[in-house]
Amino acid sequence: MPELPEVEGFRQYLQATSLGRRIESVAVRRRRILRGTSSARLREALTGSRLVAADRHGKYVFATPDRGGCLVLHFGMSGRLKVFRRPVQRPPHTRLLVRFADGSHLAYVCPRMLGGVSITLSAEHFVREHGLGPDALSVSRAEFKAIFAARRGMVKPALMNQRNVAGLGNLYTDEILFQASVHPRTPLGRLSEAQLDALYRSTRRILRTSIRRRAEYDELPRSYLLPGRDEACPCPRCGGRIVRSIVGGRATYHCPRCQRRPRVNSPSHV
DNA sequence: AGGACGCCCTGTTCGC
DNA sequence: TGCGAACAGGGCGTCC
Repeated sequence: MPELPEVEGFRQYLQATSLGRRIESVAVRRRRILRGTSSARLREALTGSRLVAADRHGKYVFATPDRGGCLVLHFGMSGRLKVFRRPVQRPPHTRLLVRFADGSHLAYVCPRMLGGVSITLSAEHFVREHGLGPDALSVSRAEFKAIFAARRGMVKPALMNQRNVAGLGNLYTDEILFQASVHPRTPLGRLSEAQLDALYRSTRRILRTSIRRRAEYDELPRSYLLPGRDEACPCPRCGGRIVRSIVGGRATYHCPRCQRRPRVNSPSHV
């Protein structure tokens, strides 16, 4: 399930495999993956050009052709990229296929069709247009704290809202809350200064660690909640029972002993 | 404006 | 053993 670390992996993969090669042709194999663009516009933007940069903001990858404009890739929960040489190696569920002049191919694979592809002016333009918050790995501590101090609602949906900070999905949000010892339903207004700091530090540490381990859940440290994200697995910190609930409409795992819920009736300091 | 809920989509898992 | 229901969730829309 691509969140920021997986998407960063796709960006690195694109950068390592596809920059500098001339694009010979582009095939949109499923029109429905196009977001606000047409096959003709996509082909026009890419055909004959070379990709000169691969960037990422949150869960989006931006590929810049040398002619200007920008290809936007979003992966939903099952999307990925695959480069191959021989046509028979084309992966199933390839929705967009770029053929390079040197004979290699770049496939945008998206089995569940929850991702999408579009053309925009630039990454900055796209971020502004979609109202995305700062990237979760680039945001400064002060900005991070200011964003969440200015909003209301439960902390978990707020962390996952891409308009606040871009890049956090369901699984890493649970991990961040676990490592910061914050209950997922904590109202933002009830977070202490220390808790906001802990959330920021957890976010950075977890994302960096996951990117380094190539976003493989099994390779994350034993102290992480993620690999044993299951009610059957004990809390890696206290050995207690992990509880599954629904928060903001999403399956949520937390340790009620390590992540205590603030008392409902205690007065708020705000 | 927050929050509950539904929808999209399909591979996988679960329950009977 | 087999089949259908439920689940997974990123992003968006609707309604209260």
